Amino acid sequence: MSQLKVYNSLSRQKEVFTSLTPGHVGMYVCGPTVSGESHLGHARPYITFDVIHRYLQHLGYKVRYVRNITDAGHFEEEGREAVDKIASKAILEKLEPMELVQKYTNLFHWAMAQFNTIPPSIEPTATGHIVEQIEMIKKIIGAGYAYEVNGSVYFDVKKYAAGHEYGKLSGRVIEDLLETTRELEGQEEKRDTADFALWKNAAPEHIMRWQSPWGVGYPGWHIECSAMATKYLGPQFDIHGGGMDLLFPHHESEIAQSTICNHTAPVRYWIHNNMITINGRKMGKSYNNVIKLTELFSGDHPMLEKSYHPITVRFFILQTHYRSTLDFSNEALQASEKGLKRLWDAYQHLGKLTRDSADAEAGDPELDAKVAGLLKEFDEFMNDDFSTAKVLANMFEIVPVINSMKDRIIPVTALSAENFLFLQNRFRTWLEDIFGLKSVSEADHGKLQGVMQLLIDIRKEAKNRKDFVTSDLIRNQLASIGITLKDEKGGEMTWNAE
RNA sequence: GGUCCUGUGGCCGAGUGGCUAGGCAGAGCUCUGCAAAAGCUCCUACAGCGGUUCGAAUCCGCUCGGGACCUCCA
Repeated sequence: MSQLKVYNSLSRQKEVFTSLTPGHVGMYVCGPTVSGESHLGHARPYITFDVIHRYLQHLGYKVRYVRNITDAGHFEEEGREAVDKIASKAILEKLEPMELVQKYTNLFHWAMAQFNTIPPSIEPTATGHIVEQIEMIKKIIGAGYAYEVNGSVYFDVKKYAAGHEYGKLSGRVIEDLLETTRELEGQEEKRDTADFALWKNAAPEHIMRWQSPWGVGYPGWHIECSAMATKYLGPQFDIHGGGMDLLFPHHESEIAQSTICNHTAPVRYWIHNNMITINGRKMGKSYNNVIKLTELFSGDHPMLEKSYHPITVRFFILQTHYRSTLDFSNEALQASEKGLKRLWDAYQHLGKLTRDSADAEAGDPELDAKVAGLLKEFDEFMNDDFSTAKVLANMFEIVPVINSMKDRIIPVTALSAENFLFLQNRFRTWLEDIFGLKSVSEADHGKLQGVMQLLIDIRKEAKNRKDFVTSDLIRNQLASIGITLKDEKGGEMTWNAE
């Protein structure tokens, strides 16, 4: 079998993946900032890395998957003021940051469950690791790569760049960064504009604050990931993932901090997913073009023609390579919806087919070889930097074969017994275990199944009597409430519910 | 302005220099009491202009278009 190759943002090329500790993989993915609701754009990294996580497990690795919750920062919520009203007696009226953080963390977990993602092994919070962050900052100061000004601590990028490659990951040129003349808040404290904060002095109105050696403040944006990754994965680990928009300055800064602290480059493979766009433009807060996940699932948004099932969204994301941009549109999502249904229906039919092993030879050697070849390519494609889109394309090529076997247009024995079992096994493994897809219909409900069986029996009976009025009545009534009855070849009936 | 990515048929999207991905939509046929599915067939595109090559969507150059990052951002 081919070896897994991943595109490493650091080297800008595909590299053969080997883990630091045989049999184990340490993977860190930048998690959500829980000061607001997640939107469609956020779904992409979590689904992408969920599939990578599942695939690594499939390959036999024991994966420690760490994904943080950023719950520290300058948080505000609409309609509530981020002002610490110490003087106010109404404690329940003031913004309680942890309350807000809890609310959006819960919502995030709910959405991730809807997407059928496997929870990370460890989900550390920034607020729970203030001590580790402070320790790390102390080390960096001790090494001479950070300086304190008015209760804030900044990383000395120029000094770091003198002996290290600052900008390697994001393709930045240090001279350019130092020359930036851009006007930004709080820049006057820094020695150079390229320097970044490790610790920030908290203004009196800042509601999230902790005691530190440099006074009351809060951690800089980049330090939490370095501190938590180091704590749970060690000074050096295998994979660090996140969106491409985090390449600079976030990940570049992470490398600098961790390198100074741990005397080694922290990450061996940097993996970055591309953006979801809408009308060709990145979906993001600043563009004011976000569709929240709750809106996507309910259809309650002016840009949505209908609601979309979370699994449809998951499938939509997997139909594109993770390093390409993916443009959202109703048309594209609806195409995915129909495609997924076709694929999943075939998968269900495949599960019901059986192949007698009495005559194990392939009745149609040519078809048998074609199917075997398509199945074999699953590994090759996935090993080639996680080409989920190509694996799915191969599955779609097999769909007509499955449907033809179901309709008895071609016999099940066209495939060898071994290959047939392999086909069943592969579809189950890849669709469910690796891609994490599942049925989008409500047809799994036990009691409903009983009721449907009754209706199907009555309708069959009516059809046998050529009582088409009754049989059509049953089918039409069910159709009007979103249940589709299908007369299969051979007199069987199947059904599907929205 | 700097750095980088990108431009594929009606739409979405794979594409390692030669072997017409795939999905959705559309057309025809078959099956069927009708319907829905399903099967078969058709629709063969690579922004433009040059160049390298026996051969380019794929490599190089230029032009035009779109985007990302440089600032919170998945």
